[in-house]
Amino acid sequence: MVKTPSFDNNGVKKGAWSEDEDDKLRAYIQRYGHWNWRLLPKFAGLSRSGKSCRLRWVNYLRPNIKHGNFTKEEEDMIIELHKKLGNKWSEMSAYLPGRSDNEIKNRWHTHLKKRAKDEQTVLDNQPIGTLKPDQTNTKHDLIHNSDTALQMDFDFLLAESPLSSSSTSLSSSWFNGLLDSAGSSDYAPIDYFWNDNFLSENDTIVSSSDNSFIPSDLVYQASFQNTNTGDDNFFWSSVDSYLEHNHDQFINF
DNA sequence: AAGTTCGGCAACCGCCTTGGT
DNA sequence: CACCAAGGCGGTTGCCGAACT
Repeated sequence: MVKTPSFDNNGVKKGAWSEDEDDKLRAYIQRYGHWNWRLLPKFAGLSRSGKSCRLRWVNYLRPNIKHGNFTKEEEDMIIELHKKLGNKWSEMSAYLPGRSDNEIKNRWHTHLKKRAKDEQTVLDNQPIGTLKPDQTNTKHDLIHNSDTALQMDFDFLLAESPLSSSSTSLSSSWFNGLLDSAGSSDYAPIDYFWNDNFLSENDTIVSSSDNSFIPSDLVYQASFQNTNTGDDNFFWSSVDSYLEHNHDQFINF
Protein backbone atom coordinates (compact mmCIF):
# COMPACT_ATOMS: atom_id res chain seq x y z
CA MET A 1 0.00 0.00 0.00
CA VAL A 2 2.71 2.44 0.93
CA LYS A 3 6.35 2.78 0.28
CA THR A 4 8.71 0.85 2.52
CA PRO A 5 10.46 3.10 5.03
CA SER A 6 14.08 3.88 4.20
CA PHE A 7 16.72 6.54 4.79
CA ASP A 8 18.46 8.60 2.16
CA ASN A 9 22.11 9.67 2.25
CA ASN A 10 21.29 12.64 4.47
CA GLY A 11 19.58 10.48 7.06
CA VAL A 12 16.15 11.70 6.03
CA LYS A 13 13.50 9.06 6.42
CA LYS A 14 11.23 8.22 3.50
CA GLY A 15 8.31 5.92 2.95
CA ALA A 16 5.38 5.03 5.16
CA TRP A 17 4.75 7.05 8.28
CA SER A 18 4.60 5.30 11.65
CA GLU A 19 1.97 6.03 14.27
CA ASP A 20 4.64 7.57 16.46
CA GLU A 21 5.69 9.97 13.70
CA ASP A 22 2.07 10.90 13.08
CA ASP A 23 1.58 11.64 16.77
CA LYS A 24 4.68 13.84 16.89
CA LEU A 25 3.71 15.81 13.82
CA ARG A 26 0.08 16.20 14.85
CA ALA A 27 0.96 17.26 18.37
CA TYR A 28 3.54 19.75 17.19
CA ILE A 29 1.35 21.43 14.60
CA GLN A 30 -1.68 21.57 16.85
CA ARG A 31 0.45 23.30 19.44
CA TYR A 32 2.66 25.56 17.38
CA GLY A 33 1.26 25.55 13.86
CA HIS A 34 3.42 25.12 10.77
CA TRP A 35 5.49 28.26 10.80
CA ASN A 36 8.26 26.81 8.64
CA TRP A 37 7.99 23.42 7.01
CA ARG A 38 11.71 23.05 6.48
CA LEU A 39 12.57 23.59 10.14
CA LEU A 40 9.49 21.91 11.53
CA PRO A 41 10.82 18.32 11.46
CA LYS A 42 13.81 19.32 13.55
CA PHE A 43 11.67 21.03 16.17
CA ALA A 44 9.13 18.22 16.13
CA GLY A 45 11.79 15.53 16.52
CA LEU A 46 11.20 13.95 13.14
CA SER A 47 13.75 12.58 10.66
CA ARG A 48 11.65 13.71 7.71
CA SER A 49 11.91 16.38 5.08
CA GLY A 50 9.73 19.43 5.43
CA LYS A 51 7.97 18.51 2.24
CA SER A 52 7.15 15.09 3.56
CA CYS A 53 5.76 16.58 6.78
CA ARG A 54 3.66 19.04 4.87
CA LEU A 55 2.27 16.35 2.63
CA ARG A 56 1.47 14.06 5.54
CA TRP A 57 -0.31 16.85 7.37
CA VAL A 58 -2.27 18.14 4.39
CA ASN A 59 -3.32 14.76 3.07
CA TYR A 60 -3.77 12.73 6.19
CA LEU A 61 -3.40 14.31 9.61
CA ARG A 62 -5.11 17.67 9.47
CA PRO A 63 -8.42 17.98 11.32
CA ASN A 64 -11.66 17.03 9.54
CA ILE A 65 -9.88 15.28 6.71
CA LYS A 66 -12.03 12.54 5.21
CA HIS A 67 -10.84 9.28 3.68
CA GLY A 68 -12.53 7.08 1.12
CA ASN A 69 -16.31 6.67 0.75
CA PHE A 70 -16.86 9.41 -1.77
CA THR A 71 -20.53 10.27 -2.09
CA LYS A 72 -22.30 10.39 -5.42
CA GLU A 73 -22.57 14.16 -5.00
CA GLU A 74 -18.86 14.46 -4.41
CA GLU A 75 -18.04 12.35 -7.45
CA ASP A 76 -20.45 14.35 -9.61
CA MET A 77 -18.84 17.51 -8.38
CA ILE A 78 -15.36 16.26 -9.18
CA ILE A 79 -16.37 15.31 -12.71
CA GLU A 80 -18.02 18.66 -13.18
CA LEU A 81 -15.11 20.58 -11.77
CA HIS A 82 -12.75 18.60 -13.96
CA LYS A 83 -14.70 19.71 -17.00
CA LYS A 84 -14.34 23.29 -15.89
CA LEU A 85 -10.88 23.32 -14.38
CA GLY A 86 -8.96 20.41 -15.85
CA ASN A 87 -6.30 18.93 -13.59
CA LYS A 88 -6.47 21.73 -11.05
CA TRP A 89 -6.74 19.39 -8.11
CA SER A 90 -5.97 21.93 -5.44
CA GLU A 91 -8.64 24.27 -6.76
CA MET A 92 -11.12 21.41 -6.77
CA SER A 93 -10.31 20.58 -3.19
CA ALA A 94 -11.50 24.04 -2.17
CA TYR A 95 -15.02 22.96 -3.12
CA LEU A 96 -14.90 19.60 -1.39
CA PRO A 97 -14.57 20.08 2.36
CA GLY A 98 -12.36 17.48 3.98
CA ARG A 99 -10.93 16.19 0.72
CA SER A 100 -7.29 16.75 -0.16
CA ASP A 101 -6.10 17.48 -3.67
CA ASN A 102 -4.20 14.21 -3.60
CA GLU A 103 -7.30 12.20 -2.77
CA ILE A 104 -9.35 13.95 -5.43
CA LYS A 105 -6.61 13.27 -7.94
CA ASN A 106 -6.44 9.60 -6.95
CA ARG A 107 -10.23 9.29 -7.15
CA TRP A 108 -10.23 10.80 -10.60
CA HIS A 109 -7.55 8.48 -11.94
CA THR A 110 -8.94 5.31 -10.36
CA HIS A 111 -12.70 5.77 -10.79
CA LEU A 112 -13.96 8.95 -12.33
CA LYS A 113 -11.84 9.29 -15.42
CA LYS A 114 -13.31 6.07 -16.78
CA ARG A 115 -16.80 6.98 -15.64
CA ALA A 116 -16.62 10.39 -17.28
CA LYS A 117 -15.33 8.82 -20.47
CA ASP A 118 -18.05 6.16 -20.49
CA GLU A 119 -20.76 8.75 -19.96
CA GLN A 120 -19.40 10.84 -22.76
CA THR A 121 -19.22 7.81 -25.07
CA VAL A 122 -22.87 6.98 -24.36
CA LEU A 123 -23.89 10.52 -25.09
CA ASP A 124 -21.85 10.71 -28.27
CA ASN A 125 -23.42 7.49 -29.60
CA GLN A 126 -27.01 8.40 -28.79
CA PRO A 127 -28.77 10.79 -31.20
CA ILE A 128 -30.89 13.28 -29.31
CA GLY A 129 -33.85 12.62 -31.62
CA THR A 130 -34.05 9.01 -30.44
CA LEU A 131 -34.34 9.93 -26.82
CA LYS A 132 -37.54 10.04 -24.86
CA PRO A 133 -38.25 13.30 -23.05
CA ASP A 134 -36.79 12.06 -19.80
CA GLN A 135 -33.76 10.69 -21.61
CA THR A 136 -33.32 13.99 -23.35
CA ASN A 137 -33.26 15.60 -19.98
CA THR A 138 -30.70 13.09 -18.85
CA LYS A 139 -28.50 13.82 -21.79
CA HIS A 140 -28.90 17.51 -21.30
CA ASP A 141 -28.04 17.19 -17.68
CA LEU A 142 -24.97 15.15 -18.39
CA ILE A 143 -23.77 17.50 -21.02
CA HIS A 144 -24.55 20.63 -19.10
CA ASN A 145 -23.92 19.06 -15.71
CA SER A 146 -26.00 16.47 -14.02
CA ASP A 147 -27.99 18.90 -11.94
CA THR A 148 -29.24 22.26 -13.13
CA ALA A 149 -29.06 23.84 -9.72
CA LEU A 150 -25.61 22.41 -9.28
CA GLN A 151 -24.67 23.85 -12.65
CA MET A 152 -25.74 27.29 -11.55
CA ASP A 153 -23.74 26.87 -8.41
CA PHE A 154 -20.69 25.80 -10.36
CA ASP A 155 -20.95 28.70 -12.73
CA PHE A 156 -21.40 31.06 -9.88
CA LEU A 157 -18.62 29.59 -7.84
CA LEU A 158 -16.18 29.54 -10.66
CA ALA A 159 -16.99 33.06 -11.68
CA GLU A 160 -16.80 34.43 -8.19
CA SER A 161 -14.13 32.23 -6.70
CA PRO A 162 -11.01 34.02 -5.59
CA LEU A 163 -9.19 31.21 -7.34
CA SER A 164 -10.75 32.13 -10.63
CA SER A 165 -8.61 33.93 -13.15
CA SER A 166 -11.50 36.27 -13.76
CA SER A 167 -11.55 37.29 -10.16
CA THR A 168 -8.95 39.78 -9.12
CA SER A 169 -9.33 39.83 -5.39
CA LEU A 170 -10.58 37.97 -2.38
CA SER A 171 -14.07 39.24 -2.05
CA SER A 172 -16.35 38.85 0.90
CA SER A 173 -19.26 38.61 -1.49
CA TRP A 174 -17.72 35.48 -2.85
CA PHE A 175 -18.21 33.54 0.35
CA ASN A 176 -21.54 35.11 1.19
CA GLY A 177 -22.73 34.28 -2.28
CA LEU A 178 -21.34 30.82 -1.90
CA LEU A 179 -23.46 30.14 1.14
CA ASP A 180 -26.50 31.79 -0.36
CA SER A 181 -26.33 29.84 -3.57
CA ALA A 182 -25.45 26.55 -1.99
CA GLY A 183 -27.84 26.91 0.90
CA SER A 184 -25.47 24.70 2.80
CA SER A 185 -22.05 24.88 4.32
CA ASP A 186 -21.25 21.69 2.42
CA TYR A 187 -20.00 23.79 -0.45
CA ALA A 188 -17.87 26.04 1.68
CA PRO A 189 -14.22 26.10 0.69
CA ILE A 190 -12.07 23.81 2.70
CA ASP A 191 -10.17 26.76 4.13
CA TYR A 192 -12.86 27.13 6.71
CA PHE A 193 -11.86 24.08 8.61
CA TRP A 194 -9.00 26.06 10.07
CA ASN A 195 -11.40 28.25 11.95
CA ASP A 196 -13.24 25.25 13.27
CA ASN A 197 -10.29 23.34 14.48
CA PHE A 198 -7.95 25.87 15.93
CA LEU A 199 -10.54 27.83 17.81
CA SER A 200 -12.45 26.74 20.82
CA GLU A 201 -16.17 27.25 20.71
CA ASN A 202 -15.81 30.38 22.82
CA ASP A 203 -13.24 31.96 20.55
CA THR A 204 -14.05 34.44 17.86
CA ILE A 205 -11.95 35.86 15.11
CA VAL A 206 -10.76 39.37 15.69
CA SER A 207 -10.20 41.07 12.41
CA SER A 208 -9.36 44.62 11.64
CA SER A 209 -11.34 44.62 8.42
CA ASP A 210 -13.66 42.48 6.37
CA ASN A 211 -13.63 39.02 7.90
CA SER A 212 -16.17 37.38 5.65
CA PHE A 213 -13.47 35.48 3.84
CA ILE A 214 -10.34 34.34 5.59
CA PRO A 215 -8.09 31.92 3.73
CA SER A 216 -6.13 29.49 5.81
CA ASP A 217 -2.93 31.45 5.60
CA LEU A 218 -4.63 34.54 6.87
CA VAL A 219 -6.23 32.61 9.68
CA TYR A 220 -2.79 31.72 10.88
CA GLN A 221 -1.84 35.32 10.93
CA ALA A 222 -4.97 36.50 12.65
CA SER A 223 -5.30 36.96 16.35
CA PHE A 224 -8.07 35.34 18.31
CA GLN A 225 -9.87 36.58 21.35
CA ASN A 226 -11.52 34.41 23.93
CA THR A 227 -14.95 35.84 24.49
CA ASN A 228 -15.02 34.68 28.08
CA THR A 229 -11.63 35.82 29.27
CA GLY A 230 -10.87 38.51 26.75
CA ASP A 231 -7.42 37.01 26.36
CA ASP A 232 -5.71 37.15 23.02
CA ASN A 233 -4.16 34.00 21.61
CA PHE A 234 -1.79 34.09 18.69
CA PHE A 235 -0.84 31.57 16.09
CA TRP A 236 2.63 32.14 14.73
CA SER A 237 2.77 32.72 11.03
CA SER A 238 6.51 32.97 10.72
CA VAL A 239 9.60 31.79 12.50
CA ASP A 240 10.48 35.39 13.27
CA SER A 241 7.24 36.19 14.99
CA TYR A 242 7.31 32.90 16.81
CA LEU A 243 10.84 33.33 18.06
CA GLU A 244 10.15 36.90 18.96
CA HIS A 245 7.36 35.91 21.28
CA ASN A 246 9.07 32.79 22.58
CA HIS A 247 12.55 34.12 22.83
CA ASP A 248 13.20 32.63 26.24
CA GLN A 249 12.62 29.13 24.98
CA PHE A 250 15.23 29.49 22.26
CA ILE A 251 17.78 31.70 23.95
CA ASN A 252 20.04 28.68 24.38
CA PHE A 253 19.05 26.92 21.21
C1' DA B 1 -3.15 -23.81 -4.01
C1' DA B 2 0.04 -21.05 -6.49
C1' DG B 3 1.13 -17.58 -9.66
C1' DT B 4 -0.20 -13.45 -12.16
C1' DT B 5 -2.61 -9.24 -13.04
C1' DC B 6 -5.15 -5.33 -11.60
C1' DG B 7 -6.91 -1.59 -8.68
C1' DG B 8 -6.30 1.63 -5.04
C1' DC B 9 -3.77 4.94 -2.67
C1' DA B 10 0.07 6.94 0.19
C1' DA B 11 4.11 9.08 -0.75
C1' DC B 12 7.86 10.87 -3.60
C1' DC B 13 9.84 13.73 -7.37
C1' DG B 14 10.61 17.59 -10.01
C1' DC B 15 9.00 21.81 -11.67
C1' DC B 16 6.74 26.26 -10.98
C1' DT B 17 5.38 30.24 -8.27
C1' DT B 18 5.99 33.48 -4.77
C1' DG B 19 8.22 36.36 -1.55
C1' DG B 20 12.32 38.21 0.47
C1' DT B 21 16.84 40.31 -0.08
C1' DC C 1 16.64 43.03 -11.85
C1' DA C 2 18.70 38.75 -10.31
C1' DC C 3 19.13 35.31 -7.12
C1' DC C 4 17.68 32.17 -3.58
C1' DA C 5 14.74 29.64 -0.42
C1' DA C 6 10.38 27.85 0.73
C1' DG C 7 5.93 26.43 -0.37
C1' DG C 8 2.73 24.47 -3.49
C1' DC C 9 1.22 21.71 -7.29
C1' DG C 10 0.59 17.93 -10.61
C1' DG C 11 2.56 13.73 -12.37
C1' DT C 12 4.36 9.46 -11.23
C1' DT C 13 5.92 5.53 -8.54
C1' DG C 14 5.91 1.65 -5.37
C1' DC C 15 3.57 -1.31 -2.53
C1' DC C 16 -0.16 -4.25 -0.99
C1' DG C 17 -4.51 -6.68 -1.14
C1' DA C 18 -8.08 -8.44 -4.13
C1' DA C 19 -9.46 -10.64 -8.13
C1' DC C 20 -8.53 -13.61 -11.66
C1' DT C 21 -6.41 -17.65 -14.15
